[in-house]
Amino acid sequence: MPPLTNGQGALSPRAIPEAAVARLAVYLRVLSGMKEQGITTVSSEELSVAAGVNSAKLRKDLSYIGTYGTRGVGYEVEVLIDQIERVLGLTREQSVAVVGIGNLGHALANYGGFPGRGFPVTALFDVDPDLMGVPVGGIPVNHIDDIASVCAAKEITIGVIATPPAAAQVVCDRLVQAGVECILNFAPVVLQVPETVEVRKVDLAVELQILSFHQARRADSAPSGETAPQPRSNGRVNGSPRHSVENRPNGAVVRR
Amino acid sequence: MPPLTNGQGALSPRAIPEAAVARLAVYLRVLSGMKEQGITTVSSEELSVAAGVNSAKLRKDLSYIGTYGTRGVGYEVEVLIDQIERVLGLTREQSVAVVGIGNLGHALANYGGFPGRGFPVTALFDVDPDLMGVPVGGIPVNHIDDIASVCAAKEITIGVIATPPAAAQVVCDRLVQAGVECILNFAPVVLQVPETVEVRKVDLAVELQILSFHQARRADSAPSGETAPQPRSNGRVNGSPRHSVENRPNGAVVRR
DNA sequence: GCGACTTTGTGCCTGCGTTCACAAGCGGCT
DNA sequence: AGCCGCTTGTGAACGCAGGCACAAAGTCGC
Repeated sequence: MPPLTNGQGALSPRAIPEAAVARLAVYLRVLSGMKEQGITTVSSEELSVAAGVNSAKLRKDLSYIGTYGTRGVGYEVEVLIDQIERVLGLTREQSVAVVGIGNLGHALANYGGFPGRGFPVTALFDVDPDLMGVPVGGIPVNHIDDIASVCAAKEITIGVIATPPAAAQVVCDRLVQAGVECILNFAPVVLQVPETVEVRKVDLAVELQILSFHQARRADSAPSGETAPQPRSNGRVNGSPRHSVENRPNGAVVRR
Repeated sequence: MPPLTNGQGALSPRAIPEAAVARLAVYLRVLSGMKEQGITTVSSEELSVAAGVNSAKLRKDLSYIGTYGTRGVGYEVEVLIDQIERVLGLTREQSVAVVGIGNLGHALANYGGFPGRGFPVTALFDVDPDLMGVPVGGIPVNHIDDIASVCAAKEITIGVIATPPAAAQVVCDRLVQAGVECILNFAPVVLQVPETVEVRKVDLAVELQILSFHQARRADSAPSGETAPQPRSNGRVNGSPRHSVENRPNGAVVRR
């Protein structure tokens, strides 16, 4: 591979693949759990099992952020935590605003400290006048018309859209105008944003439909009893007792 | 590539890539919206713009489910809807159970009819005795110990885990024992399941951390004013009025 | 102090997913 | 009836991500 001219300029950190970033977040959580248990050192094998990935992949992911392992020993849990937090930008806290205080908005507002802290929800918005002032999860609800001033005052960097679909694009536009460049969208809508803005979406219906697809597949390939709730012999037929775990496309783990 | 021996047997439908399945769900939603607007025919270009993807990718995705387009014309909206629903297994309704009736559980229980229907939440579970019997979103809450019998009676095919992290694995095991083979996990935990079970996870913290990562990146590459809330000239400087839209890794769309 | 063992970091290969580009096919216009 | 233009469907190229396997490097025991 030639010296990696990643377009970005020259001194850009390293260009970490998106997929690796997502996994780093998972590693971070697992590591936090280990730290609480008093574990100070971990090998790539152990960590990979706990995170449900291949150990080679894990090592490659970690190599993107630097060289912090000790050969023959493993990684120091705290060092890894610090470094991943650094790369993910968790050193400076990001303030989160939630727009749309329905059921989901409530849930998000009460989420409070996330595991491993770092994302305080500090502003809530809605259009319903009845909600104004009433604090939800300790945070007062503001009217969406005040979004610009409130976001500026509270230095909001992440906006969460939890509105009905019809309102999502308008809300998104307002967030962008207020200077928010990171948006997490729960509304089942394809948002249009300027290219400076980063959007991630969480789409419940899509997730369920994907599950439905696999369910249908299963039903097709084994057309016998359908929902017949067999007592589940469940096998646990342990053929090869080597690695008790195997990777899954989605990061879940197969228990054998 | 040899004639594609996909292990699955022989008569398996086609082997649709996972990524394509996720997009099909999005197309379905967009198409439903179009149908409501009275649109009967759509070209791959139009649909791809609405769905925020490349038109070639859209056509390839659709080609996985069959050949339903008319060259020189486009696709018939209704036909496409029917076919995508068929492939995603939405013809037979899937009953959903939600476990963990906290804030998120409430939100999910009230989600009710999803856009394009198909996923009725018909059972709720929790450990808290105070919740028993009290209906949430019209559905009574059952104790988690009754999970097997209730799931069997209501023919639950999809289980949603909305519990605290510590309880997630136990709940998952119980769902699996009850015969549920599709699980949507909101708890920040890597679940272990038998290989017959399909798990998808929605991880709020990970999503936020990915956004944080990009935010950090941005701040690094442009180290001037930081959160300085510039009034945002925001341009909307529409230089080239050709395609007003461009693809984004995440399915969001860039407005120019 | 040295050797053997353990574990990291990574080069290379393989496979999947995305994109391009074009031939095939269909409708409408003349 | 024949031609023209539009749109689909897909073969082929490309690039990225995943996984294997091994050399490098460090520790522990003797």
